[in-house]
Amino acid sequence: MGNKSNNLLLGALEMLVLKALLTEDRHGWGISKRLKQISSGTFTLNVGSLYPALYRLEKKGFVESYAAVSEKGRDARFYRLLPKGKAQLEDQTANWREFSVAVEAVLSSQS
Amino acid sequence: MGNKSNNLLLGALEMLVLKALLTEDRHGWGISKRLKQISSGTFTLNVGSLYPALYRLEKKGFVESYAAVSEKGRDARFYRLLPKGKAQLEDQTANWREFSVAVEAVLSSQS
DNA sequence: CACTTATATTACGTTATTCGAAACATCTAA
DNA sequence: TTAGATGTTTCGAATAACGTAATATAAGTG
Repeated sequence: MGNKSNNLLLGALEMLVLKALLTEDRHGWGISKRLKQISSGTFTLNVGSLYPALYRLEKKGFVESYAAVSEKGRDARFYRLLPKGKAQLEDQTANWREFSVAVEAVLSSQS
Repeated sequence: MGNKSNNLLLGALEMLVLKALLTEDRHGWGISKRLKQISSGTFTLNVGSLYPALYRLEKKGFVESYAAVSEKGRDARFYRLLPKGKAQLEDQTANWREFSVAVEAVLSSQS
């Protein structure tokens, strides 16, 4: 990742990437732009984190990739979310929410 | 960590530990119980994660430890939050919140 | 024309955290 | 006496994320 103070993203990166692919196929660069935009700049993905995450997701059967030409006319590798990846996204999302509720409960606890 | 589906905790553990020490000194075991309780069971800390985290925090000057007898009459190592650790807790809390807001923005985005 | 910026990907080694597990010790309760 | 609760230490393995560098081409600017 790479928001100023670093590694809270751990484990959430793959979930965010999957989410970025939910509505349409995107290439790595496009995923990066998309997440940056939706998070209002909080997420500025490091290429050294993003692409390896994509390879892992493909290896696990959550996404598949294909070569195509980008909107800007460049060669790019697009990723498509597969059913297994969609299920994974749902799992991770539910899990993330449970987790963040628990963290917030701790952070806001008195005494 | 060790909630059923694992490692979203990454990076947040130290923050949670610091928070557990905000109101009173505790020993490792007590921190574990405390976090489990407040999170309604979501956080069941792995000792192999917790104690190393404590050592790191002490090394960084965020906490200091001392030997004392626990409520149950056992020898234990208590940890006290230091001013530097309190400042760190505040930083990490603000950061966590920014981060989780951004994650939620991505997860709930349409289109 | 030369240069920079934007687009896009690959690859590498390092660092750090977390996990799981095992081992040790003592006290209390069944 | 056996198990369970309390409490700590330490190890190796796995893995994710980081920073960085290299590569390539297109478009725009001076």
